[in-house]
Amino acid sequence: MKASKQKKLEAAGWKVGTASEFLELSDAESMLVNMKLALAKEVRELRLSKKMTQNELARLIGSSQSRVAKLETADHSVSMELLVRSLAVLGASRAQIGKVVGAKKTPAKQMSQKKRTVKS
Amino acid sequence: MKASKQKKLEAAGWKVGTASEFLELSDAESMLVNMKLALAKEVRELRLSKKMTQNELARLIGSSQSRVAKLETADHSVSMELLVRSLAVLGASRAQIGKVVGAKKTPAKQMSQKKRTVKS
DNA sequence: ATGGAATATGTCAATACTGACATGGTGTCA
DNA sequence: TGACACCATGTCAGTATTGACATATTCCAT
Repeated sequence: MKASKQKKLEAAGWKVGTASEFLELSDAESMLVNMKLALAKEVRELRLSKKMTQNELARLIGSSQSRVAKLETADHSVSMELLVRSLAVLGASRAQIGKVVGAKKTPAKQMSQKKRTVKS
Repeated sequence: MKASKQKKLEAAGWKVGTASEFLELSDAESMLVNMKLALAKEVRELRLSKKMTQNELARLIGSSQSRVAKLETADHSVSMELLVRSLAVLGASRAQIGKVVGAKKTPAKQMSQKKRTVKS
Protein backbone atom coordinates (compact mmCIF):
# COMPACT_ATOMS: atom_id res chain seq x y z
CA MET A 1 0.00 0.00 0.00
CA LYS A 2 0.87 3.58 0.03
CA ALA A 3 1.35 3.62 3.73
CA SER A 4 4.34 1.38 3.56
CA LYS A 5 6.03 3.64 1.14
CA GLN A 6 5.27 6.61 3.29
CA LYS A 7 6.83 4.83 6.15
CA LYS A 8 9.97 4.23 4.24
CA LEU A 9 10.10 7.89 3.43
CA GLU A 10 9.90 8.81 7.04
CA ALA A 11 12.50 6.31 7.96
CA ALA A 12 14.76 7.96 5.48
CA GLY A 13 14.09 11.32 6.99
CA TRP A 14 13.18 12.78 3.61
CA LYS A 15 16.61 12.10 2.29
CA VAL A 16 15.98 12.14 -1.37
CA GLY A 17 18.68 13.22 -3.67
CA THR A 18 20.91 10.58 -2.28
CA ALA A 19 20.66 7.36 -4.17
CA SER A 20 18.05 5.24 -2.58
CA GLU A 21 19.46 1.87 -3.29
CA PHE A 22 16.98 0.05 -1.15
CA LEU A 23 14.61 2.93 -0.97
CA GLU A 24 12.50 2.78 -4.03
CA LEU A 25 10.92 6.16 -4.54
CA SER A 26 8.45 6.46 -7.31
CA ASP A 27 9.01 9.24 -9.76
CA ALA A 28 5.93 11.03 -8.63
CA GLU A 29 6.88 10.89 -5.01
CA SER A 30 10.43 11.97 -5.41
CA MET A 31 9.13 14.80 -7.51
CA LEU A 32 6.85 15.83 -4.70
CA VAL A 33 9.71 15.78 -2.26
CA ASN A 34 11.93 17.80 -4.50
CA MET A 35 9.19 20.33 -4.96
CA LYS A 36 8.89 20.70 -1.24
CA LEU A 37 12.60 21.17 -0.89
CA ALA A 38 12.54 23.88 -3.52
CA LEU A 39 9.62 25.60 -1.86
CA ALA A 40 11.25 25.42 1.54
CA LYS A 41 14.41 26.92 0.20
CA GLU A 42 12.44 29.71 -1.38
CA VAL A 43 10.64 30.47 1.85
CA ARG A 44 13.92 30.91 3.64
CA GLU A 45 15.38 33.05 0.93
CA LEU A 46 12.34 35.25 0.69
CA ARG A 47 12.16 35.66 4.45
CA LEU A 48 15.81 36.55 4.70
CA SER A 49 15.57 38.93 1.80
CA LYS A 50 12.98 40.78 3.81
CA LYS A 51 15.21 40.67 6.84
CA MET A 52 12.62 38.88 8.83
CA THR A 53 13.08 36.49 11.68
CA GLN A 54 11.33 33.14 11.84
CA ASN A 55 9.25 34.47 14.65
CA GLU A 56 8.04 37.38 12.60
CA LEU A 57 7.10 35.19 9.71
CA ALA A 58 5.38 32.86 12.14
CA ARG A 59 3.15 35.66 13.36
CA LEU A 60 2.47 36.66 9.82
CA ILE A 61 1.18 33.26 8.85
CA GLY A 62 -0.44 32.67 12.20
CA SER A 63 1.91 30.01 13.35
CA SER A 64 4.88 29.49 15.60
CA GLN A 65 8.62 29.84 15.22
CA SER A 66 9.15 26.13 15.50
CA ARG A 67 6.86 25.42 12.62
CA VAL A 68 8.61 27.97 10.46
CA ALA A 69 11.90 26.30 11.29
CA LYS A 70 10.43 23.00 10.20
CA LEU A 71 9.04 24.62 7.12
CA GLU A 72 12.42 25.85 6.05
CA THR A 73 14.11 22.56 6.70
CA ALA A 74 11.40 20.76 4.75
CA ASP A 75 10.52 18.67 7.75
CA HIS A 76 8.30 15.74 6.93
CA SER A 77 5.61 17.23 9.11
CA VAL A 78 4.88 20.18 6.90
CA SER A 79 2.45 20.14 4.05
CA MET A 80 2.82 21.62 0.64
CA GLU A 81 -0.11 23.79 1.44
CA LEU A 82 1.68 25.46 4.32
CA LEU A 83 4.75 25.97 2.20
CA VAL A 84 2.82 27.68 -0.53
CA ARG A 85 0.76 29.68 1.91
CA SER A 86 3.94 30.96 3.49
CA LEU A 87 5.32 32.06 0.18
CA ALA A 88 2.07 33.80 -0.60
CA VAL A 89 2.07 35.63 2.69
CA LEU A 90 5.65 36.63 2.03
CA GLY A 91 4.34 38.37 -1.03
CA ALA A 92 5.25 35.89 -3.70
CA SER A 93 2.99 35.98 -6.72
CA ARG A 94 1.43 32.93 -8.29
CA ALA A 95 3.88 33.29 -11.12
CA GLN A 96 6.81 33.27 -8.73
CA ILE A 97 5.52 30.24 -6.89
CA GLY A 98 4.81 28.49 -10.14
CA LYS A 99 8.36 29.13 -11.14
CA VAL A 100 9.69 27.51 -8.00
CA VAL A 101 7.39 24.55 -8.40
CA GLY A 102 8.36 24.10 -12.00
CA ALA A 103 12.05 24.68 -11.54
CA LYS A 104 14.39 21.84 -12.18
CA LYS A 105 16.46 20.43 -9.40
CA THR A 106 19.22 22.56 -8.02
CA PRO A 107 21.66 23.14 -10.87
CA ALA A 108 24.34 20.89 -9.50
CA LYS A 109 25.63 23.39 -7.05
CA GLN A 110 27.79 20.70 -5.50
CA MET A 111 25.59 19.54 -2.70
CA SER A 112 27.41 19.90 0.56
CA GLN A 113 27.78 16.68 2.40
CA LYS A 114 26.20 17.45 5.70
CA LYS A 115 29.21 17.94 7.87
CA ARG A 116 29.18 16.54 11.31
CA THR A 117 30.52 19.08 13.72
CA VAL A 118 32.62 16.89 15.88
CA LYS A 119 32.91 18.66 19.12
CA SER A 120 36.45 19.90 18.77
CA MET B 1 -14.89 43.28 1.98
CA LYS B 2 -14.35 42.47 -1.59
CA ALA B 3 -17.63 41.11 -2.73
CA SER B 4 -16.35 39.95 -6.05
CA LYS B 5 -13.81 37.72 -4.43
CA GLN B 6 -16.30 36.20 -2.11
CA LYS B 7 -18.69 35.57 -4.90
CA LYS B 8 -16.18 33.68 -6.92
CA LEU B 9 -15.19 31.60 -3.97
CA GLU B 10 -18.72 30.73 -3.12
CA ALA B 11 -19.44 29.84 -6.69
CA ALA B 12 -16.59 27.40 -6.48
CA GLY B 13 -18.11 25.78 -3.48
CA TRP B 14 -15.79 27.21 -0.94
CA LYS B 15 -18.00 28.03 1.94
CA VAL B 16 -17.23 31.48 3.05
CA GLY B 17 -20.39 31.40 5.00
CA THR B 18 -22.98 34.02 5.48
CA ALA B 19 -21.12 35.26 8.47
CA SER B 20 -18.50 36.52 6.12
CA GLU B 21 -18.73 39.98 7.57
CA PHE B 22 -16.06 39.14 10.08
CA LEU B 23 -14.47 36.50 7.93
CA GLU B 24 -11.69 38.33 6.20
CA LEU B 25 -10.24 36.45 3.30
CA SER B 26 -6.65 37.36 2.83
CA ASP B 27 -5.15 37.73 -0.56
CA ALA B 28 -2.91 34.80 0.18
CA GLU B 29 -5.81 32.56 0.91
CA SER B 30 -7.82 33.43 -2.14
CA MET B 31 -4.67 32.81 -4.11
CA LEU B 32 -4.42 29.36 -2.58
CA VAL B 33 -7.99 28.63 -3.49
CA ASN B 34 -7.50 29.75 -7.05
CA MET B 35 -4.43 27.60 -7.33
CA LYS B 36 -6.37 24.60 -6.16
CA LEU B 37 -9.08 25.31 -8.66
CA ALA B 38 -6.55 25.50 -11.44
CA LEU B 39 -4.89 22.29 -10.33
CA ALA B 40 -8.22 20.50 -10.06
CA LYS B 41 -9.16 21.58 -13.53
CA GLU B 42 -5.87 20.34 -14.83
CA VAL B 43 -6.31 16.97 -13.20
CA ARG B 44 -9.62 16.49 -14.91
CA GLU B 45 -8.30 17.59 -18.26
CA LEU B 46 -5.26 15.40 -18.04
CA ARG B 47 -7.28 12.42 -16.97
CA LEU B 48 -9.79 12.87 -19.74
CA SER B 49 -7.06 13.40 -22.28
CA LYS B 50 -5.81 9.96 -21.34
CA LYS B 51 -9.30 8.62 -21.59
CA MET B 52 -9.25 7.43 -18.05
CA THR B 53 -12.11 7.02 -15.67
CA GLN B 54 -12.06 8.43 -12.17
CA ASN B 55 -11.86 4.90 -10.89
CA GLU B 56 -8.78 4.16 -12.92
CA LEU B 57 -7.04 7.27 -11.77
CA ALA B 58 -8.04 6.40 -8.23
CA ARG B 59 -6.27 3.06 -8.44
CA LEU B 60 -3.30 4.76 -9.95
CA ILE B 61 -2.89 7.12 -7.06
CA GLY B 62 -3.94 4.55 -4.50
CA SER B 63 -7.22 6.16 -3.66
CA SER B 64 -10.91 5.82 -4.37
CA GLN B 65 -13.25 7.12 -7.02
CA SER B 66 -15.04 9.35 -4.60
CA ARG B 67 -11.86 11.11 -3.67
CA VAL B 68 -10.96 11.69 -7.27
CA ALA B 69 -14.37 13.21 -7.79
CA LYS B 70 -13.73 15.52 -4.89
CA LEU B 71 -10.30 16.29 -6.24
CA GLU B 72 -11.65 17.40 -9.56
CA THR B 73 -14.35 19.52 -8.03
CA ALA B 74 -11.82 21.14 -5.73
CA ASP B 75 -13.71 19.98 -2.69
CA HIS B 76 -12.54 21.64 0.48
CA SER B 77 -11.49 18.29 1.81
CA VAL B 78 -8.64 17.81 -0.61
CA SER B 79 -5.17 19.08 -0.05
CA MET B 80 -2.85 20.70 -2.46
CA GLU B 81 -0.52 17.82 -1.93
CA LEU B 82 -3.02 15.32 -3.28
CA LEU B 83 -3.78 17.54 -6.24
CA VAL B 84 -0.15 17.82 -7.20
CA ARG B 85 0.49 14.16 -6.54
CA SER B 86 -2.34 13.29 -8.89
CA LEU B 87 -0.93 15.44 -11.63
CA ALA B 88 2.47 13.86 -11.13
CA VAL B 89 1.04 10.37 -11.36
CA LEU B 90 -0.80 11.40 -14.48
CA GLY B 91 2.59 12.09 -15.95
CA ALA B 92 2.76 15.83 -15.64
CA SER B 93 6.25 17.23 -15.33
CA ARG B 94 7.35 19.71 -12.72
CA ALA B 95 7.43 22.32 -15.40
CA GLN B 96 3.86 21.58 -16.38
CA ILE B 97 2.65 21.69 -12.82
CA GLY B 98 4.56 24.86 -12.20
CA LYS B 99 2.85 26.38 -15.16
CA VAL B 100 -0.56 25.55 -13.77
CA VAL B 101 0.36 26.89 -10.37
CA GLY B 102 1.73 30.07 -11.83
CA ALA B 103 -0.96 30.60 -14.40
CA LYS B 104 -3.11 33.60 -13.98
CA LYS B 105 -6.73 33.02 -13.44
CA THR B 106 -8.68 31.62 -16.32
CA PRO B 107 -8.94 34.59 -18.67
CA ALA B 108 -12.69 34.38 -18.69
CA LYS B 109 -12.80 32.40 -21.82
CA GLN B 110 -16.18 33.60 -22.94
CA MET B 111 -17.93 30.29 -23.29
CA SER B 112 -19.94 30.20 -26.44
CA GLN B 113 -23.44 30.45 -25.28
CA LYS B 114 -25.05 27.33 -26.52
CA LYS B 115 -28.45 28.28 -27.78
CA ARG B 116 -30.98 26.75 -25.54
CA THR B 117 -34.15 25.84 -27.24
CA VAL B 118 -36.24 26.53 -24.28
CA LYS B 119 -39.21 24.40 -24.32
CA SER B 120 -41.07 27.04 -26.22
C1' DA C 1 -38.50 3.55 -20.29
C1' DT C 2 -34.49 0.22 -18.23
C1' DG C 3 -29.89 -0.75 -17.36
C1' DG C 4 -25.35 0.18 -16.66
C1' DA C 5 -21.18 3.07 -16.49
C1' DA C 6 -19.30 7.36 -14.89
C1' DT C 7 -19.49 10.84 -11.66
C1' DA C 8 -21.06 13.30 -7.35
C1' DT C 9 -22.05 13.60 -2.35
C1' DG C 10 -22.18 12.09 2.54
C1' DT C 11 -20.13 9.68 6.38
C1' DC C 12 -16.57 7.68 9.26
C1' DA C 13 -12.41 5.71 11.58
C1' DA C 14 -7.50 6.17 10.84
C1' DT C 15 -3.85 8.97 9.94
C1' DA C 16 -1.39 13.40 8.87
C1' DC C 17 -0.80 18.05 9.87
C1' DT C 18 -1.21 21.88 12.97
C1' DG C 19 0.09 25.49 16.53
C1' DA C 20 1.96 25.80 20.87
C1' DC C 21 5.21 24.87 24.15
C1' DA C 22 9.65 23.26 26.09
C1' DT C 23 14.31 22.84 25.41
C1' DG C 24 18.88 22.74 23.29
C1' DG C 25 22.32 24.76 20.25
C1' DT C 26 24.94 28.60 18.21
C1' DG C 27 26.53 33.07 17.54
C1' DT C 28 27.13 37.85 19.21
C1' DC C 29 27.78 41.62 22.12
C1' DA C 30 29.32 43.81 26.28
C1' DT D 1 31.75 35.30 31.64
C1' DG D 2 26.53 36.13 31.13
C1' DA D 3 22.63 37.62 28.70
C1' DC D 4 20.32 37.69 24.65
C1' DA D 5 18.51 36.82 19.87
C1' DC D 6 17.84 33.44 16.49
C1' DC D 7 17.20 28.85 14.85
C1' DA D 8 16.51 23.59 15.44
C1' DT D 9 14.15 19.63 17.38
C1' DG D 10 10.88 16.95 20.20
C1' DT D 11 6.31 16.36 22.00
C1' DC D 12 1.42 16.64 22.28
C1' DA D 13 -3.61 17.44 21.93
C1' DG D 14 -6.71 19.49 18.56
C1' DT D 15 -7.96 19.68 13.79
C1' DA D 16 -7.83 18.55 8.85
C1' DT D 17 -7.26 15.18 5.35
C1' DT D 18 -7.35 10.50 4.00
C1' DG D 19 -9.24 6.02 1.75
C1' DA D 20 -13.18 3.36 1.83
C1' DC D 21 -17.79 2.62 1.64
C1' DA D 22 -22.77 3.67 0.68
C1' DT D 23 -25.72 6.06 -2.00
C1' DA D 24 -27.39 9.52 -5.34
C1' DT D 25 -27.22 11.63 -9.74
C1' DT D 26 -26.22 12.16 -14.68
C1' DC D 27 -25.67 10.43 -19.14
C1' DC D 28 -25.90 7.30 -22.90
C1' DA D 29 -26.96 3.34 -25.02
C1' DT D 30 -30.61 -0.13 -26.11
